[in-house]
Amino acid sequence: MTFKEESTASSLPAPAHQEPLVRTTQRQERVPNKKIIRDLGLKVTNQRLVILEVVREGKAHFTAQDVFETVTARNPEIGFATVYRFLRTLSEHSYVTEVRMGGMPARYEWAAKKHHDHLTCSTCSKIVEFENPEIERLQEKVAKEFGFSLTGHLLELYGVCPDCRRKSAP
Amino acid sequence: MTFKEESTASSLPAPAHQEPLVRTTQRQERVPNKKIIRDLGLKVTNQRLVILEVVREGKAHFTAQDVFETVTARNPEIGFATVYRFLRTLSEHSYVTEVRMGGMPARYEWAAKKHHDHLTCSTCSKIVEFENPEIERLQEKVAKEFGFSLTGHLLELYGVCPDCRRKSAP
DNA sequence: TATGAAATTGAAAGTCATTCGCAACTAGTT
DNA sequence: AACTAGTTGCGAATGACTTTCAATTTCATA
Repeated sequence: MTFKEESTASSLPAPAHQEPLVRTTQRQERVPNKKIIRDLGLKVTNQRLVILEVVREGKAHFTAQDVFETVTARNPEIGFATVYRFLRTLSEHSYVTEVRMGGMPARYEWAAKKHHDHLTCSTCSKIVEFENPEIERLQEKVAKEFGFSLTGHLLELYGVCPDCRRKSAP
Repeated sequence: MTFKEESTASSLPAPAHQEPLVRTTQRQERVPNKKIIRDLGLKVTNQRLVILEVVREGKAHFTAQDVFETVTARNPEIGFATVYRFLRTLSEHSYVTEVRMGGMPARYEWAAKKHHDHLTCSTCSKIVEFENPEIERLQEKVAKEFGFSLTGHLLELYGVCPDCRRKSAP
């Protein structure tokens, strides 16, 4: 079981702005943003680069609004339609995963990480990521039992986190 | 593992209209709609009675729009605000469960049945209900592991149903 | 069974996240 | 540099609810 906790701070940390310069000698640890855009068959525009930077370097879970605000802080010329459009494209091509729940805005996350599900605190909205192969296996089993070929799933657990339990029990 | 399949027919079957008369001798198999409304601390109005009948006797899964259409076919005077309002109240008091997914309208179902999750065909939208205690138990375990007290969960599996698999594989 | 305060209703207006239409604007090929 | 198809920002549109409010109805009490 792996996990990663995350605070609920409202703004995204400012990611480093520059793409690695061609001439630097620093190691290229990951796929460059330009390559991602080209691989999608899209033109490389400044807005898409900025959105990608924010998405990849900001906090793990974000809404389109989060991205829009961070992006416009850097370049006020970018409209939210562009943010929504590009996030949709990214999610259609599995670069980000999109979770839409309730009447709330969709939450996204960069998907280049291992699959996981979420445990959300219904009091403070803190999100804990977890991964449980056993549950995954059982899901496959259920699908098979009904003759379905499983293509995806949504598993979100809701509860009260340790901090909030402590606060509410004096 | 239990299950119940359901067709995707677009309209709700017309439920019998009358409340059991006081004088009939027929067995009272379930909580009367009037009692439900009173238990909620609400006034018994005709619109709430009609909505309850439709919800309890129509098909298992429905949207607010489904209910609104069936209800207005019976009594055109009922507005959709009333339907939405009452469905929300019912769901707040756990008489119906509400699942909101994607940008789609919320789906409801009468909750007086045993807990279950859903396996949905992403091609034809057929819904299969299933219940898997082992998965439930693992969810509790995950929550405990992170110190959360589990209050609820959402588990939806997506796949392609046997019918659709057959059709797509010639 | 009258009465009236409080709850409820329908219609219309308001929200809110997201999407669309389109003229102006670019990236990237030629 | 010119061309052209892909992109963009803006504002308007959409769709699913939600709220507002004046008119109506319920139901405890007289």
